[in-house]
Amino acid sequence: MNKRIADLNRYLADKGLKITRQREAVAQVFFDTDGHISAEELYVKVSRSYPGVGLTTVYRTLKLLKEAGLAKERRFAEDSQGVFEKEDTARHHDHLICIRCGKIVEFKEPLIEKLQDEVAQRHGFSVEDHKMELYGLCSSCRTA
Amino acid sequence: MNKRIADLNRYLADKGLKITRQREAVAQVFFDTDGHISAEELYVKVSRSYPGVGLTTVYRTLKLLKEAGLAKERRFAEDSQGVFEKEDTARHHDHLICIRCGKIVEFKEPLIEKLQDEVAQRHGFSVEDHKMELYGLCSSCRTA
DNA sequence: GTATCTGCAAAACTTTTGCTTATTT
DNA sequence: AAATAAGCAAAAGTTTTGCAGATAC
Repeated sequence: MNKRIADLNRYLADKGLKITRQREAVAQVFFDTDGHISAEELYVKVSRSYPGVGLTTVYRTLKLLKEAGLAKERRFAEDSQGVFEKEDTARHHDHLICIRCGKIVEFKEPLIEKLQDEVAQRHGFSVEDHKMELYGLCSSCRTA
Repeated sequence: MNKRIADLNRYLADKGLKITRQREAVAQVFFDTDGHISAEELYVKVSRSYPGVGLTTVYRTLKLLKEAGLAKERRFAEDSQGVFEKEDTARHHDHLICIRCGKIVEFKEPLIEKLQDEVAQRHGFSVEDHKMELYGLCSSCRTA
């Protein structure tokens, strides 16, 4: 059940880097988080379970997770902070973003992915990854 | 031919804001720019034609352009700076990006847009705009 | 004449870096 | 024992804000 932690540790070992309590703590809390989380938010969350881990370490660990292909960073225009999400969930899901309240909903739509492949093929491309963001108004903002 | 400047001026007048040399300079250079540009880059570019315009004013004018619906801000994960592009070119087209050679192909796929609307509706959202980027290999990079 | 603007310097934020001590291997 | 990591504080980079003088209406 800690496959991802194992993946990270393998990556670290490979590179001659060390497995530390702090790295495991940050990674564990990160992997237990669904959706996006900023470095700052992750820091707060980690601090609850493992006090004494510094913000710097959170940043540095997130960087490692990105290098290891386990995390992905995104930046939304509305937000000054970058956010991170698990790479495997990042891979095939997209975002609905409310332009009024900023609410973000994740969704998956296999049909869209199929169409993306078709369009790409028509242009001679193979698709490795994609990013899609839909901007609009969520139900509460629409009725308000 | 300066339709967009006129649009901006109308917006300013409407809001009781003033049309100034600096705002026109920033807007003009921005509208003459294709693709994305950061505030800093725009500042440098503006300074060449209209020296003495401050970076602060560039930021403030870009903010106005966004409010007026004439500019759009984006942030890419790789970059710490936000970038801006003209709203009308940003609208309703999507990008195929080759991850090896960087080639970018623009395309439109009405069927995908229709699906986007459906998905959004399912989550209670209305769609005002969208952004989609497909990353893969173009034909020449695939065969190479 | 009054309200808005500009540009500067300073502040606010997010992220990175240098350094000393601590930990992992 | 040698090398890497952690945490702090400080720096760096981007964007915003306060303010005094300037400009548009």
